[in-house]
Amino acid sequence: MNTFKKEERLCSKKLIEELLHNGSSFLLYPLKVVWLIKPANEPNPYPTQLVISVAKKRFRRANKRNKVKRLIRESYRINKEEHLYNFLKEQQLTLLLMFSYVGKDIFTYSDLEKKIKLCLHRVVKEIEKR
RNA sequence: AUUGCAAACUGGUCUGUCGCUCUGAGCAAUCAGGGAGGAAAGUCCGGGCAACAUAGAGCAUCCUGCUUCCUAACAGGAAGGACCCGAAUACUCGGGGACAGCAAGUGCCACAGAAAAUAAACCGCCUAAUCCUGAUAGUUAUCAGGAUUAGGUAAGGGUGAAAACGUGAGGUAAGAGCUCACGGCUUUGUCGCGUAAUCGGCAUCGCGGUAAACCUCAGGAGUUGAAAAACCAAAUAAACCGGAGCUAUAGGGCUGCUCGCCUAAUCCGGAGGGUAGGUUGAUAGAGGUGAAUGGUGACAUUCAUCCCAGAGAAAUGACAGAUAGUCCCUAAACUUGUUUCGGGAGGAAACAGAACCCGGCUUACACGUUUGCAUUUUUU
RNA sequence: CGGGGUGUAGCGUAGCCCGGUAUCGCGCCACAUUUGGGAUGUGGAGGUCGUAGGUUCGAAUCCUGCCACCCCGA
Repeated sequence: MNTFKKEERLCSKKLIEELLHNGSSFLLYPLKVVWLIKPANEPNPYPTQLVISVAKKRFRRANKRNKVKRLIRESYRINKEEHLYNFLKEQQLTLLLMFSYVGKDIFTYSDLEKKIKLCLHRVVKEIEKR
């Protein structure tokens, strides 16, 4: 189930605005994470919608921005089921999530995967606190 | 052979696992097939396409600027000409690029310098008048020098990026393209070669530079861009406030102005309400590849063959392995620096990611290959 | 995607149209003033005019190509 299809991406402008205005956030270099919980009305195979953002100011060339986005997407795709989805399905929640890359250098895949795992763990912890 | 610089070419192939996107098949699960570039980049030109009236006239504005050709078109390309630079110094070879017109008019040319452009007189040179000094004769004459005034002069002088075209002769009080001869650049006419630019001959006219100064001449450009535009669906407020207009001389019709044309009772602004979904445009084309023919060439024509991304907050990725080119080691062969056998290293790397589509230009670029130039070393 | 603009001393600016000498303020340095500092006064230093070419005798200025930054339309 290591997929990343259209239903898992957050495209609606309204939801993105809601996430940015009301969401909680933390910084875990080189990523800034913004998240917002919403109650699940009906059972959904994809309980999370994700935005990946890389600023043009950090990476002027489009191919570098694409490279970073692909690395984030790949590591999220591999790890989300184990570290995030199981927890959310137990709690009957849906989550809006945003990864914003604020680093100045491009990480290698193995390094970035570790960071993504840490981010997912921390999101779970923060939700448990509430 | 080594190293460096410049230009051109090239910008790997294959397999597995997990994924993304499009197309087709299927009720579905799923299966099959396609999936970035030479610059996709910068957005500097040109065109297609679309709307605005069928895009029409004049002015303004902007662009281009040797000739002929290629092209859908171009500020692009090809061939040629003249000019400049370098090498050679007889022939020639290589490189360069905004190369119409200062002889239409206007402007500008700092500092220095006499003067920077209808010429002008600082020194100098020459003429005349007056005065002074000296010499000779001797009491007003001659000669020499100096001063002042009036005029002539661009030969000589220093300055400067540039000094009124250069050299020689005549001419003159002294001089001057003032005149003549030769020469340089240039205008116009004419003759000859060439499609033409241009080149050569003859006659004629002129002589500082600057048009990437204003400008003149010739040619060209209507404006706005796919967020253009067409259609479907959903929704709302034909209401409210302020201004213009009252059947045309207003306003509006995506244009800087005028004319002309069309429209027709509405138009502009403010505050506010609603919706922000889909389809087409949009991927078979000035298409690619190969061959033949024509042409010096850019290119064109014909035939054959192929279908090769089409997303929409935006796909082509991650991991692992093999392999070509490349390098190293060992052995053998001979043509003595190449080939072959075996083993090893390294191996998706640089610049960079389609957003309506094409043709160019510009810029970026690892490894490797080719060519040219330079450097160092070795052998002959 | 389309359109427009700006790069000048450590900082903020003038000069560019119409070519010749780069200006002003703050800051910096030295001196004077003060017991000392501040303020004030006098003097001084500091510039590849973003970068690479071209036109010109001569370029911050004119022309062309790049680089960086900013703004606007939606």
